[in-house]
Parts: sequence; C-alpha cells; structure tokens
Amino acid sequence: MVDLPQLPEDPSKLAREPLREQIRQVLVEGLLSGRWKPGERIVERRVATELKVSQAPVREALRELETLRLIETVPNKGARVRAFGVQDMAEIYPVRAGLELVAAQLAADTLAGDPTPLEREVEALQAATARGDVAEQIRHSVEFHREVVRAADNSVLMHTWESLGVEVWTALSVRWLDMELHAKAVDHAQIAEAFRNRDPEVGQMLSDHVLNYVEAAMRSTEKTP
Amino acid sequence: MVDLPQLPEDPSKLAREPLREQIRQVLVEGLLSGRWKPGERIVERRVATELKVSQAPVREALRELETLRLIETVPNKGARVRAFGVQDMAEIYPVRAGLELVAAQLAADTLAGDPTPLEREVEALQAATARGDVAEQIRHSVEFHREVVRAADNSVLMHTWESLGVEVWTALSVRWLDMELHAKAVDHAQIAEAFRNRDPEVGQMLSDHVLNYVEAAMRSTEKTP
DNA sequence: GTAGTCTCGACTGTCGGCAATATCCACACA
DNA sequence: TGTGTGGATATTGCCGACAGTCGAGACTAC
Repeated sequence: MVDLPQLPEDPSKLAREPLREQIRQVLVEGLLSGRWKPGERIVERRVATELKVSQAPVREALRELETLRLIETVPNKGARVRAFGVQDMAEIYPVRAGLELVAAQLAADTLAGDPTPLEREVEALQAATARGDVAEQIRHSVEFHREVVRAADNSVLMHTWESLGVEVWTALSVRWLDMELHAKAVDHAQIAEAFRNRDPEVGQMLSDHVLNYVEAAMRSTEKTP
Repeated sequence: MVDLPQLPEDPSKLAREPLREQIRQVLVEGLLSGRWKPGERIVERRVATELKVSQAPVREALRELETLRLIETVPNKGARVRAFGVQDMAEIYPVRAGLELVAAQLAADTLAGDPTPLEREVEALQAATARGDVAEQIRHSVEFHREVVRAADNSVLMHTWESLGVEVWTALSVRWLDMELHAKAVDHAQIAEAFRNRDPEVGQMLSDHVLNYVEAAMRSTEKTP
C-alpha cells in the first residue's frame, strides 16, 4: 500500500487508474478522517451515487477493505465499520512481531551488506519527530519496518505483512486511541545499528520493539475495552 | 435476541449460500483437479456461461482467489493461473512457520490443559496413513495445524494463517510436485505430546516441522525450477 | 523483407435495473 | 402488557448490456 505519486490529472477524466482503486482510496481516507465512525453502516449504493459511479466498483473496493479487516460484512446485510479497540491491537501486533522476526532472519545478510535504506528512514523519522510532524512519524516508522520485510525478499511474506494494513491501523490507533508515539526513533536507530553489526539478537529486538506498540496502546487507554 | 445456534442445514435446498461462494468452490476444485493448468487464462465470461451465471459473481470469486495467490490478474488483461514451483513453497513455508511459532506460544496453556483436539487429529492422520488415503492425510494434517492456530485464540492470527491457503497449496504441491507425504504422523504425535507436557521447545518443534515440508518438496523435485 | 499503422475480435471494467432478502413498524390478538 | 402477523421499505446480490482497452494479424510504405 505504497502512496501513489498522485499524478496531477485532469479532474474530469482521471479514469486512468482502475476505478475501484480510487474508490478504495476514498473509503480508506473516509475511515481515517472519521467521515465514517466505528459501527456505522456503509451502504453500497449511497457511496456509489455520492461518487457518481455504479455499485459494482464500490462492492469490489469494500471487499478489499474487508481483507484489511477495516470493515465487516454479513451476507445480505452489508458492511459496517469495525469497532476498534485495544483488543485489536493486542491481536495484530503479535502477528506482526512474528512476521518481522522471520523477516529479520531472512534479511540479515542483505541489510548487513547495505543498511542504507534503514538509515535513511531512521534519519527521516528523527527529523519528523523533531518537527513534531505526527503523520510523517507514522509514515517513516512504518516505512522502516517495510524496508526490513522488503529486504527479506520473500513475496509471500511481503504480501502477508501488507495485508495487516500496518499504516492504516497505526494511524487509526493514533486517532481513536490517542496512542502516544514516544521516542521510537531511538529504537529504530538501535535496530538499524544491530543489523549493520550482524547482531544475532536483531530479530528478537525487532520483535520486542513491535510488541512495545501494544503496551503503548494499553498504557494510553486504561479504560477503552 | 441472541444469535441462533446454527440450525442444522437443510440438506435439500442448500442453495442458500451466496452464489460467489459456490463459484469460488468450483474454481478451486477446478484448479486442484487440473481442470485449469498453470499459466492458463481464466476468462470471466466463459466461466460465467459455463456455470449459467452472470459475470459479476465470477469476478468476485476471482478476487478471492487472487488474495490466495492462486491466480494473477493484470488490469484490463484478466486472470491466469499462477505458475507454481518449489520457489513458491520456499516462500510460503517460512511465513507459515513464523505464524505457527507465534501460535504455539499463545496456545501453549490452552493446549496443555486440553490437548484432545490435537490428539483427535493425530489419530485420524495415523488411520489415514495406514489406509494410504492421501486426501485424508492432507486434511487431517492441515487440521492439526489449524487446531493449534485456533487454540491461540487470536482472530488476526487465524485470519492471516487462513489467507495462506494451506490446504490448497498442500494439495497443489502434492499434485504438481509429487511431494512425498512421509511419516508426518510421527512428527504430529510428538508435537501433541510436547504440548501436553508444556515443553517450552514446542514452538520451535512446530516451526521446524513446518519448514521440513519445504525440504520434502525440494527433495522430491530436484529438477522443477 | 522489415517497420509502422489500421482494423478487428476478444475480453475486462462499468453501468443501470430487477428480484430476493432483511428490517422495521403498525396492528391484531391473547 | 406481551406476543405474533403482515406489509412497507431499504439494501444487497445478481443480471444482461455496453463502452473502453488490449493484442493479433492484415495491410501499406519503404
């Protein structure tokens, strides 16, 4: 789910990208911006008319959101925005940690040979943290992890990791849970360093680091179930 | 009103399942049975007429097959059956191993308390092996692993694991790679035993066991790329 | 003979409409 | 008051049709 370079297209006929992709983008943004709230229904035809399209591409877009577990659909009943809580974080992050543990092992050699992608993200993350730019912090933090997974050079692993919808869920957790983004930059720098030094513990470090997000979420909401 | 306890399926008119599900089933079976071969195109309309349905549900079914990586689609070009080789196994199984490692840790307590689901599958697997019933061997072998994941009680983990399409790919590897199903029953029995005894090594055992499948595939095809 | 262009057929992506299904509410009945 | 029944309404699931796109092959120019 890399952000497209968003080419400055003619607003009238910008249909160069499959319609369903655009719709998916709109829906995701709607969810992130709070346009739709948790538990709320998403009516296919309503969205369709709103976007001046037909029902079909909207359906397909919704199916994709379903695989990201952003919405839930029941046959003949339709789709609704998933209620979201710490519980979800607690389920997602162990899986992420497991995947990234594998990734770290597979990517160890590659990243020891050329750790520049990681270092680039660490720098950008530090800069964003200094500026207090939350959106950029999320972006580069996620991108750091994506680089590790990418370096593992395993398309199934990449695909599976992406299917967790990391940036969307991170953004949501910040929005709905007010999750604190504490000094993650430090963690990341240490991990990059460990990769460079072929530290055999790097996998565990990365895994633990991911699991820390859950604690952050837990801590920031001692009440939300 | 509470959710009804899943009334026992009317055998006569079970056409109550969404059409797209039935179509997906037909397509998967078609792939497993060799009705479509690797690299071959799958034309939406052709399938639709063949099954006496419209194009729409076929499209939706194809999308699901795409998330299982059974087919590949290119915009405006359509879907084709993925070419399949040892390479795919080599990519899938490390991911599976990582997920099941997590699962084993999360499920350890539950399964130590009640290992009967595992033991049931081990027995069934042994029986099937004795009979030489390959289909049943696959079924119970997969079901064993699914029980572990299920016991972890983490819906994201379950969902992610399922998205690997374990039984389909296992069946395919047997069909296309003539993968040998050697005495897996023994492994499974040992793992079940380890769970019962709260062996802290059980996660690693399970993970190694999964990775063994790759070696089996490798060994059985020293030629297929 | 080769490179470029045109045309044609096949197929996907999208549309608007219709039937099937779920939900809601008023109303009758015990 | 609580419970069942019938119909009205909102929405999904599916259909048949059409426009846009892609690729193969014929045709032309050199």
